[in-house]
Amino acid sequence: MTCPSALERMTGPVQEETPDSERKTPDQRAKMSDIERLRHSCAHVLATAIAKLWPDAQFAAGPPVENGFYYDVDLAHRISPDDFAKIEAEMKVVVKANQVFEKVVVTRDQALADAQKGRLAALGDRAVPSRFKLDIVQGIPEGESITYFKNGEFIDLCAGPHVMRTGNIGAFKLTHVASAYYKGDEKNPQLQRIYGTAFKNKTEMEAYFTMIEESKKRDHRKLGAEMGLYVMDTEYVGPGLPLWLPNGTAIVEELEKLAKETEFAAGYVRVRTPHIAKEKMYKTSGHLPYYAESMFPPMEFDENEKLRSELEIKTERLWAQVCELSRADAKLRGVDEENAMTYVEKVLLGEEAALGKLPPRISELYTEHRSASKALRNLPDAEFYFLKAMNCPHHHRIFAAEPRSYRDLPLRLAEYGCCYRYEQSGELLGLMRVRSLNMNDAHIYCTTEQFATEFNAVNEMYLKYFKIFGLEKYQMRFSTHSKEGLGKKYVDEPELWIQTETMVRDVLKNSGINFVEVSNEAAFYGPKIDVQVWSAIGREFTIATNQVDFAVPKRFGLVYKDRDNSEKTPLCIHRAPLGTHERFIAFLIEHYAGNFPLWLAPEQVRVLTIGDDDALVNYAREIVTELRASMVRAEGDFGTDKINGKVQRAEQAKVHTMLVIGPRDMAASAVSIRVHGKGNVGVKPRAEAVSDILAAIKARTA
RNA sequence: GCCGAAGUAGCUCAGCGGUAGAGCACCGGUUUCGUAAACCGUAGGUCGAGGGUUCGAUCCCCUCCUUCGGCUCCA
Repeated sequence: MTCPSALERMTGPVQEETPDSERKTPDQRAKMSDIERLRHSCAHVLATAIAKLWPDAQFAAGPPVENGFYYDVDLAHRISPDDFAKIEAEMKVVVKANQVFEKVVVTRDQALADAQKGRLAALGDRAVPSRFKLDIVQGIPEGESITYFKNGEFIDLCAGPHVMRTGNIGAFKLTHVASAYYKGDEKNPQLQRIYGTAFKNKTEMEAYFTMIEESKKRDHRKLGAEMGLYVMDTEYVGPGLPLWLPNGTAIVEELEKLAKETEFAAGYVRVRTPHIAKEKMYKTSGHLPYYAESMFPPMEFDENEKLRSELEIKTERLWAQVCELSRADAKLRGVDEENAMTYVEKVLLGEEAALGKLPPRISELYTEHRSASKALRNLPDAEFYFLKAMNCPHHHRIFAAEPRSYRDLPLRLAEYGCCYRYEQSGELLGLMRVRSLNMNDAHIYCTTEQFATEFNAVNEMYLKYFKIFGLEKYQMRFSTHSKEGLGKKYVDEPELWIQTETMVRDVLKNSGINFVEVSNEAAFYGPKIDVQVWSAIGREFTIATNQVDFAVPKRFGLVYKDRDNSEKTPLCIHRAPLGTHERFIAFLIEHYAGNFPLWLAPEQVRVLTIGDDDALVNYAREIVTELRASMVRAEGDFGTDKINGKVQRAEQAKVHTMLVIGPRDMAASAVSIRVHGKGNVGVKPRAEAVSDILAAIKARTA
């Protein structure tokens, strides 16, 4: 289904990932690709070098990762990139020595004893135990074999696998150093994580670093600023809240147009919902307990604020008066001070007959107090409103707004809903991670029988989009639940989980879509698919998500009337093929290096005049007007600059098509066409040039 | 949120205890040029914010904000 990208050819097929905090099973280890094996081995070489330079280093984990490897180390010396040359030199010695990676099977007791002696992840015995290794040994399940890998004097607790010899590592380089918690838990000590990468040979490594350089040039934050797509006004608007400038908005609206056309053809209907909703919405949906901290704090909204405070003051005042008078009355009746209130309350509350005994003024005040506090109690509570972090609950309420029949299904509600998520400050990253986001969202309500067709149609839509954007490599990550998470991370519906996961798996298998299955990463309400794509330079992006929801419609009590007159809860498919505008455009900027195809280019056409002669400018202006009348984003540059200057400015602004107009063109009713990055492509009659442009935009061709 | 680094004109950067600098862009002129920069000039800054040290702070110290590199998280 997919062509291997340059990166894939370099790094081998993408593997299922396992979070650091979880151990890889022996089964997963067996699947380790050649390049991962090599990188894992290089991590050992790194540790060998560090152990030589700083013998007191304590090592934790050193796995291969997507583009390389790392080793986590606890060390008093703070390793900085300045140390890399020194470490790499030691690593080179190890690689040159061509040491054998020798696998040694040991008993648990032996491993524990060695860890105590500080012998693990070290070149010899040490005064202090290898404390992380000790912890890891203790975590290995009974019955699983415990192995070391030994290269030279360096012994590491490791399940492998490794390459045969250190000399098999053809090229390596340390890249950066970061911090990480042991086992990814912030309660654990913080370690230094030293990253590096390794390849079979130097050529492959150079290709990799070329790609990294290229991705820096294509960084959406850099290009987004240069091209005037968006700005972050952190001072007045806030971090993670992008302002879309006219150029960026043009792209946003083209994507919306694409989605609207595609969805309309596929039988979706459009809806619009507010940006906020009451607390009840998210209590009902079940999002609040799971996601409260990543939602913006609620706004308290009290319609009766004034009345409430008046009543509060009034009840307090009345009660104070009642108390005062009652004490005086009790005293009069000879009840001692200590029991005065008890006495009065008893009379007031219970003994009706005794009412008459009290001075009428107290009864009166008491009655007044009672009615005021009743009024206070009866005031509706203040409401809490949340900014919506997702559109689904609003759509569920649209489903609930009318009685639904099985004839209405599937019902496909689509909206470019603007959501707000309080992403942690350290998470914000240009447009990739933001706090306000526009989702290409839709919710499909369907019956169990309709599910496979609907789910498949959604996947087909993804593929259609991939084609438009020229994405050759993609992968669907099918995330399922875990039994242990039921009732915690996941709604406690074991049968529905199995049932929906089976349905999704069957659809994926039958359609031949490229997917991998990952357990324990589902949404809380059902299995999901994360859509990964690879940009033109081979970087991976997770752009979209597609989820099954068998839980939340039930929580909202959504039902449709089936053929047999029974009420049934629909299944819901959440889908957003273009993800969020923000992330998708960030991806497109890198993918196209800012050189957008005509239909997406913020400025599609710029008409440049050679000179500023009146007749010429009029002719050029006519062309701009004609194009704009057909919704082409065309501008004119009619100034006094030399044509070279105008061309350069247009090229730098990445204007897709430049129409250069000089006296010769005007005389022939023609235009001279120049395409961004391609140079002068020749002269055409004006009418033909215009119709070509319109046709290319309509076809959304590159 | 956590660890580390950085914030000087719209952009790219220089300066680093003693009056704040350049190029490009902007603006005003001049130039009339056939496909990646014609020329001249004006203007532009609380040197991220607040506090401290100092005779004097863009520079040194502290706090905060934001950004960047990671970690954690991602409905």
